[in-house]
Amino acid sequence: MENDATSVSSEGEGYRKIIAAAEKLFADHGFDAVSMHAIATDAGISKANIYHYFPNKDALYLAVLQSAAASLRALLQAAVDKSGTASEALHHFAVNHLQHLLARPRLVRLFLREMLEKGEPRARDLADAGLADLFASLVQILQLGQERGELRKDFDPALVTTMLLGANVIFFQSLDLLRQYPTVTFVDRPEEYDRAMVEVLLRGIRNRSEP
Amino acid sequence: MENDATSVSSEGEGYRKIIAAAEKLFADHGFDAVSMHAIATDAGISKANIYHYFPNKDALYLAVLQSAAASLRALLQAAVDKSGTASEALHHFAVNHLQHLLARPRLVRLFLREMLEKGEPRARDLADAGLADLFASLVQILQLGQERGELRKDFDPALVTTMLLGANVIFFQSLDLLRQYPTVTFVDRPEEYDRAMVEVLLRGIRNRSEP
DNA sequence: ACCGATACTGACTCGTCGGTCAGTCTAGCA
DNA sequence: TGCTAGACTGACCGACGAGTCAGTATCGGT
Repeated sequence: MENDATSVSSEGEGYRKIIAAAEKLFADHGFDAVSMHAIATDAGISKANIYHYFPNKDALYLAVLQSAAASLRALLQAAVDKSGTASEALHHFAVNHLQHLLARPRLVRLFLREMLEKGEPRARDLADAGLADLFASLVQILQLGQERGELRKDFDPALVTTMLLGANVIFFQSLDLLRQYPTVTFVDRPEEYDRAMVEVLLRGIRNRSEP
Repeated sequence: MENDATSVSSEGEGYRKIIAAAEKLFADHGFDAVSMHAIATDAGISKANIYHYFPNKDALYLAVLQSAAASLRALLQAAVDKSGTASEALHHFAVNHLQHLLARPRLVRLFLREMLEKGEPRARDLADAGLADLFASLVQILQLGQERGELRKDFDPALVTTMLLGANVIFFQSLDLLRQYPTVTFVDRPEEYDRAMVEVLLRGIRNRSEP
């Protein structure tokens, strides 16, 4: 045996092709809508070969989630930069974060899908683990800004963190939808969206000093 | 024939039981994970009977979405109250909106699921139609506030609308997740969350006059 | 009492699904 | 050259999926 779906280490050619195909299909259509045959075909191998690497469909799915979680986590964590003022850090993060979401839509959809699943926690913890760090980092940035006197002290950092992440996720999730609203001008210009979004947010939480 | 899945009118006992069961199961597990047999069992009827009302599984799904869209739309539209100041209207809406989301989690998940579907637009337009009204109403509230001088004129109403809806949706969507973060105190207190959220937002967009 | 239409069912077809298996092909090594 | 281990395959299996069908129960109108 080569891999029991709990290790996340380096693997051969076939293994990678399977993961890649599975990631694509699972993200686009969901677990139940994707057959092992479809994955095999997309990967250019035989269905039976998948079972050489993974004991069953669930294990494959889990492996995909794990691999996705790892790369997403690294990607997003890289957007955190605690240097400079809280305002700068927030803006910098927001733009980078959204950029990463838009660059890896499949990975993101994979986890958004997972969040909607009821009953089976499947691999909820995976998504959580990655997000927890991110969340904590942002909260920290805000707290620092509060201690420094740059930001007001009467707001909950976790709340604003939720708002900022939420604003980005909703933008990502509703792109197609927003595109149809005539009053919406910021689609196709995510940096512009984030600039304005952070501006509103900052005006709401910054201590009154500069105009 | 009784219904061709495009009319949304009053129907008999069996029809309602089928829709109810299907709505529950589809929302909890997704289209592909739910079998017609499961729906029939849950509704307490025979599988074949479903085909008396609906030509196939897709039609049933569509009917469920339609029914859900109708009630969600009515529910959410009722949260819009354009009287009073823009600040009041926004706060009032936010609280009511989130309350409705939390009260009808299945309907909401049904549409969030739909939004993640790639390729097949299935019934995307349905979700859209309902949301478009809502979106327009909020934008209108904000614009009115701008004209009255209550709100600043240098922000995009559509942006703030997105932020507000996004904040609520993300709260709804990430409840379980947020619950695990020790720094988050506002879970289980949605009104508190919305109060603080709208406060931040308003401070960001209100004209400086009152403290 | 009878009729027609609607509500409903159990038993079936048939395709596809996840998963297995017996065996081939290839590469490294003795 | 021969042996072995891992990579890989086509053919197959039982289970279960959507959808069909022939027929029965129910009921309002005549």
